[in-house]
Amino acid sequence: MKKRLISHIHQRLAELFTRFGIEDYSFIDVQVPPDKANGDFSLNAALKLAKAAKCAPQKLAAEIVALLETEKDWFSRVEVAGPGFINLYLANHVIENSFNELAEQTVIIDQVPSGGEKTVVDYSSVNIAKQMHVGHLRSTVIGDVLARSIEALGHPVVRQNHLGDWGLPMAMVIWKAEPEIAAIEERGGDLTAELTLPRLEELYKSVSAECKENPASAAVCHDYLVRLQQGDQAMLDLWHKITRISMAEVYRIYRLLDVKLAEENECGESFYRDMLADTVAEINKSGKLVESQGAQCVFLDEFKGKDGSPLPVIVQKSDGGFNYGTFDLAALRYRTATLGGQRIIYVTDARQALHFKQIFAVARATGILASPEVKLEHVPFGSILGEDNKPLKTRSGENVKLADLLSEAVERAYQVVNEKNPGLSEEQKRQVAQTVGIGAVKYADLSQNRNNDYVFSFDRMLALNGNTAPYLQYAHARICSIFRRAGLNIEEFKAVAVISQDEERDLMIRLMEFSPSVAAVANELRPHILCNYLYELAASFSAFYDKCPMLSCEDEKIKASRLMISSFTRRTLAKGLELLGISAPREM
RNA sequence: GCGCCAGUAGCUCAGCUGGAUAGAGCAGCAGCCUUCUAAGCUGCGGGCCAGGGGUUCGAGUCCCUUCUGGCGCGCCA
Repeated sequence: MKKRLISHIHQRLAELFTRFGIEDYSFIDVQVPPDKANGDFSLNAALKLAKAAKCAPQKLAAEIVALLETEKDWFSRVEVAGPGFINLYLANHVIENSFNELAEQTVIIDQVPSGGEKTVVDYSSVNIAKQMHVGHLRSTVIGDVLARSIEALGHPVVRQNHLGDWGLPMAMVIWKAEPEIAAIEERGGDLTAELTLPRLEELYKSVSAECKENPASAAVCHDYLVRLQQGDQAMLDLWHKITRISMAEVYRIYRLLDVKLAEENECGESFYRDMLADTVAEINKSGKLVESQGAQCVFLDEFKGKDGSPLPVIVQKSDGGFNYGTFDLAALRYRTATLGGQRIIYVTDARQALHFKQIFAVARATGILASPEVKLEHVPFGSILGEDNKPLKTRSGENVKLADLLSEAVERAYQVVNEKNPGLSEEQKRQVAQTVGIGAVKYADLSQNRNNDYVFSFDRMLALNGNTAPYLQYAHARICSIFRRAGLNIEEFKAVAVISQDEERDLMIRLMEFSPSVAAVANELRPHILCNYLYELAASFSAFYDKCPMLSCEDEKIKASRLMISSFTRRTLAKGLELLGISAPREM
């Protein structure tokens, strides 16, 4: 609606613009005034044009008002306000028509033209033989929402889970896991059940400590690493088994979190192992490869080190091995050349900002991208802190396991459900606790501007009022409840929406802003824009719910209209929550 | 030393390409359930937008600078 409004205004004012010699007037926009008393939209064209027109803003505004106020198809009122704002009051039938048109659509998100752009989203990036901890939460959850949102707009999306599944840590685990695997297999045991991820992590930690103490152990590990890298079949078999054991547990967490990552998205360091030398050779062709202290490096002017000396990006270590930067460069080649990515998005914590800046710059400077047009975007986010404002740890100083965090959230949610809605069956309570607990954790993360660190607090995220998941879920459940009570099928309900009260009008306008807010998430790569939108939508609905009774409404037309508005609110909330990867309960 | 990010109500945070008296939630106070889930709604109080300069019709938003906090800066990822 807003889009059409703007284009209509542009058309209507075209003559005026031409008179002042303005050809590109895309900067003439409408905004929503802070106070509703100042109209549905306002136009600041007069203020912006005043200089070019050599004319007082208020005088110009009066002229624009004269041009627009005859447009009864659109406005009920148009007036000059303040220093030269033009306040636009939409005619109710405009809102009704636009709304009814939208409500008939099967897809309520505007699709991008011509199939969109191929987008690669790199997120979660877990390590093999390590349990997921809080540090993985943000990348996993934010990346998932970005992928879903971009996809929902019609762009083809490829998800990539850049596993840390290669290199010395893997060699260490293989060494110690080898006898355990052999023993289990010998007696015909179930490998995944008996050799758990926590056990693998334990092994890794012990070897890691041992290698620091004992050079002989370190030498053994190095030997394993060499064999692994040379493609020794026995090593690869062990490597594969360990990876599957490890990922089985990761997928359990992904399912809990409702994150859309599967085995087909696994594309870790091991995947690029045979492309590394080739990548370095490709870089060499650009003439930018320089040897420094035995390592192969690329130096770029814009990067300076501590003492102001040039800072290299090391693409091959002095011992001939490759490090993470080379994997990322190889991945960029693959993602642009083979996957055909036109937009590559990396969701990792803010501490890696410099690293990606360097990788992107090296990729562009050495021409290893399939096309210079490719967009490369790092999506940084802050840390999760504990109540003491330091990175969240357990009392013993360990990383908090994601599995523990989630089960505590579900447990606490259960307590709340039990208290608030004791009438539900045990099965339902568990179901709701799951939905609310997990939703709360995800939403607490997503609803925040990702740039900032945030303090993790169960109490706040489960507070159930304010900008939280349960508040949105509650609005959804209430709508479903009305239809249940009325014996109506909420999915199939159809009626014409009309405006009889302000709350209906506000809610209808709000509903039409859903699609633009999804587009904003995809453009700015900021999930909290959608969260804020949904929160305001739920708040608008709650006000509507309070003031506009449905089942007891005597006017059949208004009753049907309200049910229609509610039904569409439910659809929008459910779709929005789906994009956030949070489920919308029909009862809670 | 250089760089990145942040500093908005007592607390946790919004504030779109600069736009009208800076918005929510929590906490505090006061109302609203014989009627659709009160996990809700309505109202009140609460602010030198870290400080200082500048740009202009207009700055929380842009530029410069100072202060405070977090993070990063050659073979870990």
